[in-house]
Amino acid sequence: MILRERISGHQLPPGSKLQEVELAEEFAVSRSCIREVLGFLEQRRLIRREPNRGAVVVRLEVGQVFALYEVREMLEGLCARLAAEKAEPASWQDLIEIFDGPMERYVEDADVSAFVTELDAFRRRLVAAAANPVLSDALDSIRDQTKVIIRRIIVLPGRMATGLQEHRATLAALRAGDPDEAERCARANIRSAKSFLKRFEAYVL
Amino acid sequence: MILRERISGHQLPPGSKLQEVELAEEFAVSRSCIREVLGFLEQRRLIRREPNRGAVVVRLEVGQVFALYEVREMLEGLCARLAAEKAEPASWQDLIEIFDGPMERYVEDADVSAFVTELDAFRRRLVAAAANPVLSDALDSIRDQTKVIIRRIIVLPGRMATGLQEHRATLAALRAGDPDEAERCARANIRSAKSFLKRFEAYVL
DNA sequence: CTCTCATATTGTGTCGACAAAATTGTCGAC
DNA sequence: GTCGACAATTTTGTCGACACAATATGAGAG
Repeated sequence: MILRERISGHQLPPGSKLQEVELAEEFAVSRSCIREVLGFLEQRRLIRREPNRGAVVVRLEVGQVFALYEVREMLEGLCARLAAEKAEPASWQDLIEIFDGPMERYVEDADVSAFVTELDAFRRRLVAAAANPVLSDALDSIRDQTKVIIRRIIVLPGRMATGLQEHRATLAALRAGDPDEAERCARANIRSAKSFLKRFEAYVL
Repeated sequence: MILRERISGHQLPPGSKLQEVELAEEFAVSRSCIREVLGFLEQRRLIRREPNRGAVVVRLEVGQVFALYEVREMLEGLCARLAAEKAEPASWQDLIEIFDGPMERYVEDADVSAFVTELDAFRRRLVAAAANPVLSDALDSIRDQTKVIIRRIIVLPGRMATGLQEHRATLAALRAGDPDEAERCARANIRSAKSFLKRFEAYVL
């Protein structure tokens, strides 16, 4: 849906009031449909609705962000582990080549958008290889909520280079078919992102 | 909500068709409200809705159950770890006494309902102590989906006694303020439940 | 000029009705 | 007797309208 993108991409800033009639006109549908999607977004914790007072885009509190990252570390770790267990080691070769070649240049050129595009492709492959719909859903939900944070972290000084190294380590473990190491690397990556976040907390949140 | 209980408690068997007008009459509300709650239940994966074809209670496939347990193992482990990190070790004393005394008798008497009542209290305390709303939500969602499975596992021969020992080990780790051990025990407990499930798969699923 | 209370306005919650789609039942042909 | 097509019924999807709650506005008193 369009709204989901708009919110998780922060085209709508936190605290924005989402009025039903307004949205209904914009998308040329009835309020019923709008209310349905608002319910969906509320479940996903992208908006908050108070009875008789309407819906607002959630403002991420510091505590909430770290709570998300605590869970995310676990889930990404499990995802890497399952991917290592279930996928053919050779199937990661193409990604390894991308992360050894082009990605290196994206970091040098500070080409953030190309970097995150490839990164997303890698994540999608991981999730697909893990072949666990429950995990997939949970990660999706968390990713929606942290999308903005992720975008802010990746532009922090040195983060792209660090992240690239960590993803390379994960890929190496996957290539070697080593689930333990894959999990460890994936978790280390999230922990590292968390530490960047903590260090630059004042600038990001 | 009532419907949530009815579905996760399997008063409505899997495959049941949920018709909107029918439910609307039963609860004396409009179809709009029913549709809203159906949307909620769909998000929670308790029902499945196909366009223009209505809603049915989901039938848990074997693969889905193990997918749930893979994620649940992680989350329960994280929950125990956080609880050990954040809560006062002494605060677990009352639970230890319950699990040493009354629970022992419930197992001997095969008093399942009393057993699960105390177990739920323990789980609630764990989640509260972990103080992570994201984790709390994720566990809630998974627990809703696996409620029936849990009820079927716990009556398997020897499961109550085994589970009790495992929970005692977790409590001991919490009492000792040892996050690593708490996580290990909590995960071992879920893995053990999973192995029971695997062994008696034909009788449970 | 400021504070308070009554009123007006705005926006959400709920409802019933209409339209579209799918399922079921019936009739006819082979 | 069975298969297929058409019609009728049932059920969901969408819409506009009404009712209620919350907030904003304005008038009057201190």
